[in-house]
Amino acid sequence: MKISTKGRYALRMLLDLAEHKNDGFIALKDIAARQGISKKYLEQIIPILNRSDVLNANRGYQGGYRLAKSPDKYTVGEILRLTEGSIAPVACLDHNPIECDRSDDCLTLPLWQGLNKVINDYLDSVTLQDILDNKKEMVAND
Amino acid sequence: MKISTKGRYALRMLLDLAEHKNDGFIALKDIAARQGISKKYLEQIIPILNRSDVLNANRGYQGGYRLAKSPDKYTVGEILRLTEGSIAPVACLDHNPIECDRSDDCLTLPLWQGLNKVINDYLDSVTLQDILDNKKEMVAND
DNA sequence: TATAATACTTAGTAAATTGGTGGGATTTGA
DNA sequence: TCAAATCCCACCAATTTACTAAGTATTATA
Repeated sequence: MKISTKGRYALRMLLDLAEHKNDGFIALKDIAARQGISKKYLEQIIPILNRSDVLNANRGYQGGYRLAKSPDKYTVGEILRLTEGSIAPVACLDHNPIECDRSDDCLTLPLWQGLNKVINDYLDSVTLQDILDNKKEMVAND
Repeated sequence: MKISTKGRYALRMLLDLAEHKNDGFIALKDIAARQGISKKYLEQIIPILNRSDVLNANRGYQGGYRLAKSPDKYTVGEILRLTEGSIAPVACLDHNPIECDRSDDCLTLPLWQGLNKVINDYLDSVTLQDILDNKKEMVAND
């Protein structure tokens, strides 16, 4: 049940861009250096976000990336759904679900649907700005 | 972010035992046949549960397994934590956390702690009996 | 007491996934 | 034109996943 580096790095990359949102286009080299992540690997993650209008890119000299919207307009849920492919805890709840001949009388399906819902509800309730603000509400009280 | 077959099969195995809790010791062969799971693979999952007094075993002729407690005494959370090793969404929240030299100023740590909490809270709120009863409350209302 | 059914143990393994690296082509401001 | 940057495609090693194989140990029953 782990979030992969793809999702985690994407999040850190966008948070880095959010922290430097007034500095124009930010080169991947700088993000990689600040975050201690391989630039080559980030190059692989970027296109996923770029295709979905999450960020703007400028090629060539002095090029780089910047957020397409303000940080409070991104939820963690949408970022992770893009980069992880699916965050559903079982394959039968993926966007393109795998066939399951047992689904008709699957005792555990409601359990997974419930789990899927609490996960997505939580991740959709947190924005990039919330993380930057270190919002206390992010961790529910005991 | 997937629950592995280990956890899912363990759950189905225990649910099968719960449904036949008045039939004495149940042979793995029968569970495997009913659930359509390789008996050989289940043999690998069983010891994890056996070690933790989740179920009782009888060896030899007419042997098999039965639940150690009544189905309402098992939460899905404890079963998955046993079989999955850890259900934490990031390695730094595992029971034996990996070292992370960035934890001091990790912006995303509160996010993962919050996610970890909603996942565990939900899974600890559902018992085997709830699943057998097909409790509607398992899936939160919109 | 022999037998057959069962749990238990250890090892191996093919396929998929993860987490990258390498080499270059393309674009663009200076 | 040059250098800095994005973009693109292929490759790869290690790990994990989901099993399978082959046997040993135990025990009720005939």
